Amino acid sequence: MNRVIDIISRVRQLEQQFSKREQLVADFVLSNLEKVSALSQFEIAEATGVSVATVNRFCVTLGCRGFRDFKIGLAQSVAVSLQYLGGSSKESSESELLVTQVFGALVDTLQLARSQLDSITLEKAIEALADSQRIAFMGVGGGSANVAREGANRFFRLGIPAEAYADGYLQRMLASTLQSGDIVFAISASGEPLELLDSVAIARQYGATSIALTRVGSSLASECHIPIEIDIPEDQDIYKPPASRLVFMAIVDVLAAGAARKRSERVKEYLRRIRTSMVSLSKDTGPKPIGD
Amino acid sequence: MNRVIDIISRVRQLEQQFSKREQLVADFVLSNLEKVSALSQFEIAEATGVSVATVNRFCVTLGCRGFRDFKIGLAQSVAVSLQYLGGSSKESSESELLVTQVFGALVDTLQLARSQLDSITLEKAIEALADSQRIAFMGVGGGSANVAREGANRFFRLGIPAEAYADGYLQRMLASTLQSGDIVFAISASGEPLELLDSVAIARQYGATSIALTRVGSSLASECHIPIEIDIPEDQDIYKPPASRLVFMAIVDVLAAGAARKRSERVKEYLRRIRTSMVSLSKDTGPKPIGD
DNA sequence: TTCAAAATGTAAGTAACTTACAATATACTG
DNA sequence: CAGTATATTGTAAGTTACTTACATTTTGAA
Repeated sequence: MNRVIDIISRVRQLEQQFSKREQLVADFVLSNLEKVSALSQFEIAEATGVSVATVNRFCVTLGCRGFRDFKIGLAQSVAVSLQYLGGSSKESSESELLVTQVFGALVDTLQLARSQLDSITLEKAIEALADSQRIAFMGVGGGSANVAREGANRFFRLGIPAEAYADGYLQRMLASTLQSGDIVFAISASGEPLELLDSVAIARQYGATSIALTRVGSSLASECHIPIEIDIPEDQDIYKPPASRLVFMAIVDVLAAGAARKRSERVKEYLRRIRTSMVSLSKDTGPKPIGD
Repeated sequence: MNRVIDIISRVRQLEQQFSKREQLVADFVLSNLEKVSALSQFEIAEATGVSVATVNRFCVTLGCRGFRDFKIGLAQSVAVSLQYLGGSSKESSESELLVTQVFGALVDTLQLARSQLDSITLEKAIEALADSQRIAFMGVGGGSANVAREGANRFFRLGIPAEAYADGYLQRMLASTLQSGDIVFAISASGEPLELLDSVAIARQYGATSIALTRVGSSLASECHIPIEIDIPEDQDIYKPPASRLVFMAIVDVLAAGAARKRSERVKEYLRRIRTSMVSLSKDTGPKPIGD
């Protein structure tokens, strides 16, 4: 996707492979990521005690045409990196660091997921969902169960009957009531929960189309007609809630937006009704967001 | 937060306020966002039929010191903007555009929220949550109700009794059972639902500490001890689920991560137990993610 | 220790940005 | 409508800063 060399990665990659003086420049760059793009070659040379030509050579070593390209590339690299999202200051408070970590992990995970999503599969899923008579969302475990619930929350608004139960027994019972024209939508990060696999098999037996949002190559992916497969590495920070479940919700949102656009005239009417029905429930004195 | 002018926004903001020739430059920039940083002033001038001095003036009009600063700023702005996240190609399929819109709106909204979050308030909330005996999460309407449910899903894992009910009557009843040392955590994008305001008032009356995640200056914000206030403009695309509810969940994740770290020894044990309890439920043959 | 290759600095050459001033265009007033 | 003041614009000189060539220094191997 990116034609642009990721300058920061490249500097880190070549760490300790630079010549003596170039390594001084590299160290300076890594220690002053946000400032460097605003400095001239001369200023960097002065700060590091090398010549301006060495600064230029450092840029060429990195694969840039010269210092000008290096500055642009670095500015971009800093801008997109988590470090930039992390803000400037060494004076970050504890909560600012937390925000950085949680939000940054989410942004990274969104980008990772985006690079894995297969557009043909997404389009098949959107088509199937837009045309369905009924959708049964299923997920087990706190995170996936809530993604399923959010799925139902998004799709009922399109005028499609959409249900989600977190209880495996109820899911199995729900699956038994599905038929051709209906969809069973199974959500699981691992793709291996037995209860979920059983429920999907039951629904398929009765003619339902099955969609999965799950891990690449999992049993659930194998079992479903339309598998949306992404691999998200497990987060090593056990104290931080995993970003993957929010990414799963964002993917469900993509499907909901796609299906809404395919049924747009009908959907507009349902959205209008929903909004109308909500007006009297708030202490509302003007044009304010009233949820959705 | 950002010292850097967001060049793209600024160009758009001044659209039709530029002088005749500067407007030509603005149009060129907006039509060639990813290429401009690699062009010289002369090349831009040639492409637009203006002088190099006009190109420089255009940059000064934007608030930059000159073209050099403009180029760096634009490179950064392009890098972080939705358009960059959207990738290069005009050949994007329909589903790729959907992914871009949904994911991009989420990234934008995360950044907006981040700039509004008050770290002192966050730290107070984290402290209160980490020390609480019990947390009652409350939200009404599909989105907020699910944020509340996710809140409970994150906090029970820390060994704190955490409950969420979506039904306004049950919320009122739950609120009546709270006492000093407990927390009522109210979640509402608008901050005005009457049922929620009532339940919070009831819980406060019985000594509970109240935390709100809501809109700036809303009734709910006024009523709570610790109001986490952010304003997220309503999305004009009615067919796309609003990013705000995912951002609310990310904020709850920040609080959960902060509280987890404050209780880390106890939490580690609970997390270990939870993971152990889940092992037999999957068709599991190796070290794979098993949800969380 | 010597020699060859690599690294480095200095300074000249070049590109490109910035600024000043003259020319042109536009807007306002009588 | 004409004249005037102000704003916009282009041209070219001035300046900055990057790039390149070549001489010097450093490093590593024999």
